[in-house]
Amino acid sequence: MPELPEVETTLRGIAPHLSGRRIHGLRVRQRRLRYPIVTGTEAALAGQQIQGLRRRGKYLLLDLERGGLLIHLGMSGSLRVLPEETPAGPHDHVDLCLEDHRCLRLRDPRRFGIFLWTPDLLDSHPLIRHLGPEPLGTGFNGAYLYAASRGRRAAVKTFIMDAKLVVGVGNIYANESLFMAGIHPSRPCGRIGAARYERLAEAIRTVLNKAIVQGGTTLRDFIHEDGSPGYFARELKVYGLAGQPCSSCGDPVRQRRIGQRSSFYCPRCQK
DNA sequence: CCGGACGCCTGTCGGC
DNA sequence: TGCCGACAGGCGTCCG
Repeated sequence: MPELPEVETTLRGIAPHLSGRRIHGLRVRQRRLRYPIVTGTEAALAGQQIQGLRRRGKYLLLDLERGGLLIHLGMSGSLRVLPEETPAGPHDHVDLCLEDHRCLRLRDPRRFGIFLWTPDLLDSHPLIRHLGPEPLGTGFNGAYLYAASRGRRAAVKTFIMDAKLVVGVGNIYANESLFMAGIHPSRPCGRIGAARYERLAEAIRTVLNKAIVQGGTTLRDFIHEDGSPGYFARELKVYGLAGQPCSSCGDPVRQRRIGQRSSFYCPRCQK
């Protein structure tokens, strides 16, 4: 999916079009997403003003007058801002229509995404409450990773992809961060020292920030609110590059499965 | 508590 | 050419 940089890019793209605007209505073409869009969501949203937009991990949060809207892009979701009469494609499941005759349109072929209104505070929602710290915020550093990993045996790649530990790091950026830090993805997380965790925390921040600057990574489905792609795919060092020479040493990049996810690494540069 | 496997969906690609 | 399995950016849930 959309990992943190793609969600952040989406937030920056849509926020100017939505912030302070009033919701005119909701058009739902497909209710069956990760969680069904319950009947009554339309009525709950109609007429509400969007007070502000935020990102928490890979979730987009729209604060409303009553409660809030929680949006997740799953594996294949994207959001566009369009004139509301723009014909919808086969996977355009939801339009959040505004009073200016434009709409926020959710496209999500695989339907792992979430579009959920809650009358309560967004931060206390069960999907949000237990999330770990933001990797680009305070409270995330090498000492935190080191302390949290003591006594655990999971592969470090699985470890940093756990949203209860730190949010926003998905499969692409986990692979890229571990390459930048020179750490083998299958190394048990509890057997990595404090100094290497400092390198890893720094690598995660650097990779995510660079990806945001490039507007995220477009592999297949992800596009910006205006339909344009992100360009970080050009800067990937290992993800999707099995058999290609490592940009650092020239040895072929290797691919294997770790925790049911494809993993890419250089066996010579990552120990 | 932890770690691993599974399922939710559709589209695409490689092999036979 | 067609079919079939594997795989794809996530993550909640279940089980041992």
